[in-house]
Amino acid sequence: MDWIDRFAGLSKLPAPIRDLLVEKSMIVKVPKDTVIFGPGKAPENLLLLIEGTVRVSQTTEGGREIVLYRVHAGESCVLTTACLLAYEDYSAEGIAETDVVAAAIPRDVFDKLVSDSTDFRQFVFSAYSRRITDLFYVIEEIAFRRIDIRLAQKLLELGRDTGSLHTTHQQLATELGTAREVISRQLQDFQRRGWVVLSRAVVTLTDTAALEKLARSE
Amino acid sequence: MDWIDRFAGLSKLPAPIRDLLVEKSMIVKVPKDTVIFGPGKAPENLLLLIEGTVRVSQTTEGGREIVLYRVHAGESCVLTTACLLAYEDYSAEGIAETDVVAAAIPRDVFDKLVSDSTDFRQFVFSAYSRRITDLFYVIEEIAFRRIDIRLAQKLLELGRDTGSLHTTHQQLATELGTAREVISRQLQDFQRRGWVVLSRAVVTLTDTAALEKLARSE
DNA sequence: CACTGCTCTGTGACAAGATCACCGACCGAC
DNA sequence: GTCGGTCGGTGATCTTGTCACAGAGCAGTG
Repeated sequence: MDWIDRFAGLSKLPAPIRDLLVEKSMIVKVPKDTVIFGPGKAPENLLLLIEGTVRVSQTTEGGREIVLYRVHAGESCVLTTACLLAYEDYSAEGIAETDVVAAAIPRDVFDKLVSDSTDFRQFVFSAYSRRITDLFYVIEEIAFRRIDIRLAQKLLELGRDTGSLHTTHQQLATELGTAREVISRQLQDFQRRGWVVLSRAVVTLTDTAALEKLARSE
Repeated sequence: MDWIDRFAGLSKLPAPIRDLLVEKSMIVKVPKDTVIFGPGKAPENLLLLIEGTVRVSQTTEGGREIVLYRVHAGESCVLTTACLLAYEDYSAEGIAETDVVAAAIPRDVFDKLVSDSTDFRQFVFSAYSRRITDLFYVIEEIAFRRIDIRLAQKLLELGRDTGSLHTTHQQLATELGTAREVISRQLQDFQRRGWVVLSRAVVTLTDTAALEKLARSE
């Protein structure tokens, strides 16, 4: 099976376009924690993630950080290419959250594909759309949602499959753009209620139903 | 002079492309306060703003609102087309903040231009880039910046030329995604310091230097 | 003019969240 | 074991958000 079949929007491309894409792209493997792009490190290629996830976050001068969105397998890093194309000074950075396998499409091939294929354009624009709605969501949550609800959502998002997360309180604070102490206190509160069990750098979810109820509330 | 010359990224287009663009687009006039796009109101065209400004904001189910960015003369509403192309259910809306004159480019012409012209692609992607960095900025400000600093910035942004703004406290709160009471108290504080003078629905800036100092601080 | 209804602003009490300072618990390396 | 570093806990304090309500200004109406 071709890697391209993992991308819903790409598998239906006409054969010549599809072949060009497969032929001109390189499969790259990136170890966990690699900085894929960031200030002063513009990506040369458009990445299509075949395996793994990339976490995109922003850091202020003051050293505070917030997670903007994640790129999962089957999605692409479109924002980065276009952004860096125009503004070099943008401060978001992308980090491989796991080991990552990706198809790297050189900029000129990307440009040719956008020019030649309606379907590829559709793919690119809908990828944009996805990211932008993610950003809208982040803005809405930060501005208006209570922190306990946001934390419950995040715990479920990050730990639903395994039932536990290997994360420090600081990392959770960064996810939500808040302070470590706030997260610590909220987690203690959740623990008192029997929804989670805490130990060093581990949060185990013990009552996902209750967390979900909170996450959905309001 | 052609309207197209107002757009830095478009005036250098090759003649045939340029002619296509001018010929196929329609000049539309939109009165102040018109909802240009929003939930359930997808735009059929890409708008290039020739005169006026469009305010793009987001409203939650709870009725709370925050301003995301503004599109000024010489810029385009790219996000809307692409977003709505993929996700119908997105909640941002665009309102004409003044009377607006714009060139409307039908979707199929837009698509053809993107296909045919490298320069037009460049224009589109850099317009995206601009909006996305705006969103990044909003996220950073909401998450980490003190409200007095943000208010000072906003007062200067909206009132620098005339030295006063015709705005209610509620509108300023919406600009910053906060509550009216917070703005009222901050403005009173600014007034006590002699930086502004308040009257019903009017804020007059009387010490922009001091406001700028605060806005730049940190 | 007086009356009415509306929008806009002011205020106090309180809750939630952020910040600061500091400490102790835990962990791995040596 | 001890040492240095990370991780988490805690109280005090400040900022911001929320709630409830009151009063001030303004327009329209008779």
